[in-house]
Amino acid sequence: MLKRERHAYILHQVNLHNKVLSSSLCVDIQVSEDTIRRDLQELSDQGKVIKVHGGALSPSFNEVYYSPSQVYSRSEKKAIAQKAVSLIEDGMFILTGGGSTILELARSLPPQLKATFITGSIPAVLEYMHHPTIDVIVIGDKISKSSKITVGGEAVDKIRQIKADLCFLGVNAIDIGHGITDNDWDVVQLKKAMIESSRKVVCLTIAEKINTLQPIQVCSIGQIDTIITELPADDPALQAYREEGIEIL
Amino acid sequence: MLKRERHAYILHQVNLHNKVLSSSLCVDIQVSEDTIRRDLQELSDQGKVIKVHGGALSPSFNEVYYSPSQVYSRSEKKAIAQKAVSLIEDGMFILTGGGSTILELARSLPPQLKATFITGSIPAVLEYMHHPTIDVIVIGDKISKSSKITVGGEAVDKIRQIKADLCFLGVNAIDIGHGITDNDWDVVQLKKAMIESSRKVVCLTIAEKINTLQPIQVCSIGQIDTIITELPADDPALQAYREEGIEIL
DNA sequence: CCACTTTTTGCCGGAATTTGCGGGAATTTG
DNA sequence: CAAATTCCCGCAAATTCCGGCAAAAAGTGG
Repeated sequence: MLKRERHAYILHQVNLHNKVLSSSLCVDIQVSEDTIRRDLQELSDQGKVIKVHGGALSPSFNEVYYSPSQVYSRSEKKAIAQKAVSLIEDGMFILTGGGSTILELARSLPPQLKATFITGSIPAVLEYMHHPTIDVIVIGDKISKSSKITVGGEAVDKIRQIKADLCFLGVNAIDIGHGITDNDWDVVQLKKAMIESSRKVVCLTIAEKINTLQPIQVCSIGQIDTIITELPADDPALQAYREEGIEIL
Repeated sequence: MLKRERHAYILHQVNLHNKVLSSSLCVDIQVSEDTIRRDLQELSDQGKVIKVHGGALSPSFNEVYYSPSQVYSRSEKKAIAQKAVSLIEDGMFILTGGGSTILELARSLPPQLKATFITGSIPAVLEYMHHPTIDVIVIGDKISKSSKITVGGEAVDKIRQIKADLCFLGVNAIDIGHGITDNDWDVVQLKKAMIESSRKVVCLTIAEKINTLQPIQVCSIGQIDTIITELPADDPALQAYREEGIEIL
């Protein structure tokens, strides 16, 4: 990986997460810590980041502390994203929806990963586009402004023509009896198609949404292969899902 | 392989992958590294790529700090956008490409306008999404990272199925003899399809690009209905185009 | 067809950049 | 305070860059 690429990647990470650790960067980018240190030194000299012992911070981090609730939910989603990343292997075709958890996943992709991401979510496309090596395929159709994803028959048809290795689904509500449910008709049509077009369906959700309901069903529990939450895999809240034979991460 | 061919190949690679390595290029094209280095130097001098130690990066890669105020000759583009807006009427279906001029147009749309915009450009989609009343249709396909638009056969097919009222084309080079020309093969395919699928073709270009050339032809002068520049409509620089029967705004 | 110019290309040697490594200092943490 | 981690400095190896040079290729004009 070229020096400038590393710099761009580091800057991107700093701007997204407000901090980076030298130790995690050097395993992400696969170079020695010295190289990372030199990169951070240069970026620091240019005023692009603030170097601290062990890593670097965003320059805009000065005094601005974001609200505790935001920090809290974000770290949860980050934990989920980390687990999700471990399922991805080079060369995979991966369908994803939108949603903030998916965006966090997009931001956590290791920079040397070579995979193809397929989505109709414009914010997700933006994140994927920043990645140096992954390919992005956009599902086209009419934009739903509220959810910022493409919805409609064309989009559903396109997804049906695909057979992906993985499907990451950000989930609004999940319940042992009713499966995944949601509240937007068009979005549900898309999610259904995505589930049918994937070999493996992975649900990402914060624990807060477990055992909640929405009006429209996306799929039953039986169609889910894996659930990822910020909780440890053996948490009792997930016991019922484990008993259904679903893998918990 | 001819020099021009190499340049086109290199540009294509850069547009697809956002970077090229001198070392991999010289085995791909089967020439010495020195030749590659000279090629990259020339392309860098033309601003087509950014040369770095070990290869080159896409110029858009550097635009991490993409802020509208830093767009090249923005005031001219704003003037162009104002004129272009006057062509749009309620209920129209409008095909647009990407490019900074198109983005300026998207920002200049009057808030009560009710029209349908169709594009494969992700930045353009973002702008259109902010608008309260217009509908946005996204052309799906694989993302070309540097141009940030979807390119490929699917996208071309989709466009062919459409018959739009208007097509706004951001233009890289226009010449009375060679028509509109560009330097990215995939982007040219899209533009060609857009032109064929529109009742009226409108070119947006800053005066600087008039009478310039790029390697690949998009269309001849005869296929253009209207040209919009920041110059007054009767400027002598546009006389030749007026004589071809093209409307000048 | 032949001389002549221009462009392009490959090669060479020295300079510059980048990167990893080791040793010792500095900082953090418990 | 002591252990662990991180930082800093210098060095060496590998890679890449650059300018100049000559051969090959392509274009030119008689």
